[in-house]
Amino acid sequence: MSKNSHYQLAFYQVIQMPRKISTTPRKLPQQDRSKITVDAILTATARILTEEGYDKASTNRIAEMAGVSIGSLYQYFPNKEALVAALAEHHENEMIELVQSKLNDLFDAPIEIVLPELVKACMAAHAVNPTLHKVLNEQLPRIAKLQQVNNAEEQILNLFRAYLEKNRDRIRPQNLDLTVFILGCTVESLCHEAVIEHPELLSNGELEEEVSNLLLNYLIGETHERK
Amino acid sequence: MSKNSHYQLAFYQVIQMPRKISTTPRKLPQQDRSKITVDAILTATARILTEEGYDKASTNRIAEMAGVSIGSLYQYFPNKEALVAALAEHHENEMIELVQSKLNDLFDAPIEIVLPELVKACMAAHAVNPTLHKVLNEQLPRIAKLQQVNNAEEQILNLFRAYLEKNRDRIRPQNLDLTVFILGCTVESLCHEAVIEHPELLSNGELEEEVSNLLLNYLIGETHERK
DNA sequence: TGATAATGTGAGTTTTTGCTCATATCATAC
DNA sequence: GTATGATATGAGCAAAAACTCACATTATCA
Repeated sequence: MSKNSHYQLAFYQVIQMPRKISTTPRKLPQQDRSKITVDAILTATARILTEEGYDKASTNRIAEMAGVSIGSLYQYFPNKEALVAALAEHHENEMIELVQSKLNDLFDAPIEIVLPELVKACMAAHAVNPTLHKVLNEQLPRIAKLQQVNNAEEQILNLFRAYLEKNRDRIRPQNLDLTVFILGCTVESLCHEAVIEHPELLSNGELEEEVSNLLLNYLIGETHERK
Repeated sequence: MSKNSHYQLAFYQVIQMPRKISTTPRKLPQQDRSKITVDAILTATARILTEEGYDKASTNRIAEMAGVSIGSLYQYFPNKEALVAALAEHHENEMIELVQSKLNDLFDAPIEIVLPELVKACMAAHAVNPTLHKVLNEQLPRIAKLQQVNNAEEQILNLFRAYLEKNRDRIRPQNLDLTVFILGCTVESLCHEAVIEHPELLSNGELEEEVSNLLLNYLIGETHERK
């Protein structure tokens, strides 16, 4: 997509549908100085979000901290949501990549190796910028209406599902949709909560090991029937 | 316990809290009509939050839907946060009670019975008002500055910890702090995500059973050491 | 019945904040 | 050099939303 079409699209949407918010970038930075401007805006957004919280993150405040005028901000981001969404996508990608590459590398390894490594990678991903991740997690649900931020996360789950499929005869649960949901949700929440609320549990490797045990025992353990 | 008494309790705690600026003390509802007013305000708040989202939940809008004037709202709630906090506390209590009573009833039962029942209770708790729970979950972190909303949840975790302590010789993991964290976080997130994002998984009892398997296999399963 | 307290009202004040636009400065191509 | 597009500026607009307050209505009770 050319720069022009981006610009025209944004312009069209602003004129035609003033009620519906668009997260399409208004203009793409071309010269070096504008790239610096955009970068400064995103960095300032992250700083304010993590250090002062979402409520203090007004666009005027962000522009001030970035050292640019409020007008410049709106030249590259059509609205506040687009700004936050851009930051979120960048951060999400940073996290996802850590997990995805690990899973790709170990696709042919046995479960006993893959799961512990996956847990470790997930912890590392959540440790990239825990505070930012927390703020974004709290605020994104309201923003991500037209957004496909979680697209990448879905990709990981699909990859994980493929891995389970390949090892289907070595695991107990056979409803893979359910299994992927349970394991994915469990790992995600444990990493998230551990990093945010219980950093003291991260000092030694005990947490990672126990989470691995949790997942492994589930996959290769026995059933506990209820009557 | 009636709705009214619930609300009064929540309200009492809100106005008892230390406030920064000297504001005119809000009145406690005394006559029946004012109790009806307070109830209507809280009900309207819940409705707007669930049906239209947090952004639409302005105090004027809430008062309008409650059929009372905006002035009445501010006679019983010093500010918007107090209103949302009162509603959240009420909802939280409703959920907590389901789990807590179950855990109390089954305190002397064996693990194989307790865990599945606990999972079921937790699912039921999350099903009370999933949409409201989701909205509150998204917005509360920004509100709960001076709040101790999660106090009740901590109570449950303590109770669960006591239960594990009692059954210490029957479970594998011996670091109970870690175990309580892992199991609590896992159950909470699975119930939450299942009810909110994957209601299709709730049709049959398979999810509950698999979650129970996850927890049981962890508690009484073997260790998977890594070298 | 009348006095007093409790409750209800809503127009209006205040503050915040997202965002625009007319204008100015800088970079680049010819 | 100058023309043209890219970039930067920030005062100020418009809308929304929290909250007040002077006054009206209703309940309680001697």
